Amino acid sequence: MIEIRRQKVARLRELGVNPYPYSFRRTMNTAGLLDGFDARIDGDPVAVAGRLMAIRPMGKAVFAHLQDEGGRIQLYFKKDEIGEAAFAILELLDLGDIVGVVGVPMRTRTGEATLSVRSFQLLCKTLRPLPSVKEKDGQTFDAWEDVEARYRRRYVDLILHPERRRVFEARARLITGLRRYLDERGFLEVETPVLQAIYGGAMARPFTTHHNALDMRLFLRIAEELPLKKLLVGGFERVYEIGRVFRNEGMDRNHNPEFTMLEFYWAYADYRDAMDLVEDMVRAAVTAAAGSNVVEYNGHAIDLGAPFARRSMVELIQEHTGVDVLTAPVDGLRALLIKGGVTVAKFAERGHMIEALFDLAVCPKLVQPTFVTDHPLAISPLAKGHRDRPTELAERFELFIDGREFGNSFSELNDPIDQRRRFEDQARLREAGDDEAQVLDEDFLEAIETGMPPAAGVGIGIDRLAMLASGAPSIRDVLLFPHMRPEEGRATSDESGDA
RNA sequence: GCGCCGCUAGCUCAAUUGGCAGAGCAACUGACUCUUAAUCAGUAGGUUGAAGGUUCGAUUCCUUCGCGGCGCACCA
Repeated sequence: MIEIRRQKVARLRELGVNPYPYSFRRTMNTAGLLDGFDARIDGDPVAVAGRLMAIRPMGKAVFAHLQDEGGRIQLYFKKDEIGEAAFAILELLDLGDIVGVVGVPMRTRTGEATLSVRSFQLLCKTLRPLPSVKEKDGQTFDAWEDVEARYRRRYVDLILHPERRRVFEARARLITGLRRYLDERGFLEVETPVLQAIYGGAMARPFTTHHNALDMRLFLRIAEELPLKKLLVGGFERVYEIGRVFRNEGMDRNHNPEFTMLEFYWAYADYRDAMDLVEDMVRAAVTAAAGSNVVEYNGHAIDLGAPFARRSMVELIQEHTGVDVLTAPVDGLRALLIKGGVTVAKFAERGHMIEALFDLAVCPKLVQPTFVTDHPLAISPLAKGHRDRPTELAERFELFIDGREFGNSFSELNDPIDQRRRFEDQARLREAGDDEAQVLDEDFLEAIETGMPPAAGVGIGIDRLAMLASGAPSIRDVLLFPHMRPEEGRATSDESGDA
């Protein structure tokens, strides 16, 4: 089939037609044309451009549909009107070709808004056919719904399903909303390294890569946290970064190996201040993206307009299981988890078990926006101890919606001696087999030793917010090019690819 | 990583207990100057995801592998 198209390209060139010209001046798009269409009928010719999505030849006349970013319009080509030579070129066009047309607005006998074509120009000859999808009266025939192909060939998905674009527009509005919100409050957007000699700032396994000139292993960042805190040391008081982070873990409808995270750091504030800000910011940004502060998600009406619940983790677990996790014997917690079908790692301490118990018994029930506060200190190595229970709990919160985490925040630990001790605890866990434990970062400690103001820090997963704002059930629906395994037999770059 | 399900023409899907791989659309040729899932006549299109096995014979049964979906685990 591609061979036939190649031959058409050759024939077009023989006819003196450049199948790939440089530009086309259009006077409007289809949306603009259709707006007040009847006033334009039989008026001045207009020029539009787009992709041919339907062609209905009728002998010496051809009807077609042209699709651009704004929508579709029917085209009517008449041999008498465009001439013999142009009609011959028209007959070499295929579904999917991109053309520019000049025509006069008219309505057909059945009333459809149509452009009566006076002249047209081929703007791009396509070699590869589009799936043929037809529709009538809002009913679609042979819809292109292969999910795998949809993600691998997103461009085809976008051509065939222009409405899919709305999700990505909502995502863009969300990010713009977050950015505007922080900018208006004096936060400065910065960019910090993605390639790092040492990774940190979150509990996760990293991707590794290699720097040839330095002949050293590098990691792709798993969080933005540590460099941003160095900026607090340097005197920036309100900074944020919206960027890609990478975690070498499983993929599913909530996880992609690379995802977008917003982190902000706010000097002289604590996690309670951050909670107020996050609540207001998330409400504003999702409302901007979704057009409402109540969003339908996973069968629930999520109300972002109402005040977000604020509950401590310990209190929630007590409420759902009757167990006081701070006083219950560790063996009892372990037994409870095993009974719940959770595999408990050998190195697990009370803190890990509290978190696991929370994930098991409480997390799925948090449908409406809820700030879960005051996590175990042991699982929060970068957070300050809680002012009321400094040896057991951290000043930390996570935002949960529909049973999933959307954000994480703490009163940032700025006591360098305590921070070093926490890193050493993490190192011990790593020895014991916890490969997500954080690595001691001497550079970072040196910065903290130089003095970091008290501050609140927040991390928010943008992709999940985008899912919430657009009603998308899978993270792949809010990523234009979600990560996929390469197709069999399709080449991947080899490791010696130094340029 | 584990479990279940799927993979047939460019697209959407058929194929009886294991018995000649088919249809619609798209494509190609021809007819048709207000059609709209245009219509009509004709043509071509396939290593049935890959490899192996059982069998006279495999799209169908078995094994392994690849890719995907869903669920679980890990995590955001």
